[in-house]
Amino acid sequence: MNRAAIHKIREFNRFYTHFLGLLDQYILHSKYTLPEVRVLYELYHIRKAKASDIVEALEIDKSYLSRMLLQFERKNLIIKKTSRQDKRSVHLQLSSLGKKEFLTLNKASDTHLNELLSNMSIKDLAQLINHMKEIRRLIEENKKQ
Amino acid sequence: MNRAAIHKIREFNRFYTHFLGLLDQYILHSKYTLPEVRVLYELYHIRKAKASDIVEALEIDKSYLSRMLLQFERKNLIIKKTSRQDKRSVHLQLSSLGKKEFLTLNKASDTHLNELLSNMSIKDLAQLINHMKEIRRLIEENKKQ
DNA sequence: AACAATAGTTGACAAAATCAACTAATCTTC
DNA sequence: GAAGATTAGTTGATTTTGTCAACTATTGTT
Repeated sequence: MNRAAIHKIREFNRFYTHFLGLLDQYILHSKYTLPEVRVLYELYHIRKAKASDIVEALEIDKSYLSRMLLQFERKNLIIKKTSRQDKRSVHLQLSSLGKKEFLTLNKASDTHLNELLSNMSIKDLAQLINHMKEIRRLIEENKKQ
Repeated sequence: MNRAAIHKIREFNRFYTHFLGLLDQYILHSKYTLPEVRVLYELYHIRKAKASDIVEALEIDKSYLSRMLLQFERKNLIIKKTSRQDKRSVHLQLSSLGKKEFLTLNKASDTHLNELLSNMSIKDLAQLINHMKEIRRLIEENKKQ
């Protein structure tokens, strides 16, 4: 074990956790909680998601999700349909209102991130993104083995 | 606003949030919660911390912290002393048991991270750390302005 | 001295998350 | 194709986590 390396990585993790925390703050001022936003994100991106897909993707409790979806339904954000193939499972879809809400949140998130990085030059921004890409590559390549 | 760049950064953020989540899982199997571990971390590193220092550093509610510290006191993890200079404020210090507990947790965290990266070559590890350093630099430099 | 501000505690409560038991449907195996 | 096991999602009960406001004691301000 490379102690010094591990230490530096954990230091970065603390730094980045804090940065992510700053980013999430915009959600505190929104109508939704962080888990709710994550679920909306999944619903928007995984079209025709089943509840179990969300549970798996976000690693949240199925009862927790079930209640969250009930709220969403009451607010007309989603449409629930029992699957024809398997009547136990439920197909979930954002309603047009749901999509609108998600896009609004998404936009706010973009804007907020943009503000945090507003002073960064094009060049620095390109570098930042490249470092991120490399980090992801290094971690993912390693995981596969 | 550079849409494509923002999008890539947020994509990385999701990826890294998940990675951090994996790292935090070891805590779920420990005797402490994530906020508790964070407080222990601060107490270990900010010697002679006041409660208000922790509140500020971690941006948690003072009542929440107050109760957490009460738990720690009951478990003999910390020593609380009212300050001489200001009898309203409290000096906090990890007891030897508290230090021991923190170091155990810290070790477990190191080990867990090490496992996640176990297959990574020395070279890749060095690269990873360099990318992290650069990300931090780019973000911090930008913030100052 | 009178009033405002601050550090931390306490009570009451709300939000977030978990656990176990349950229903209905489907899959497995004989 | 019936019996038993498994799975998807719901519901009830509860715990954990976090917040808000009111309060005490002390210190700072004028």
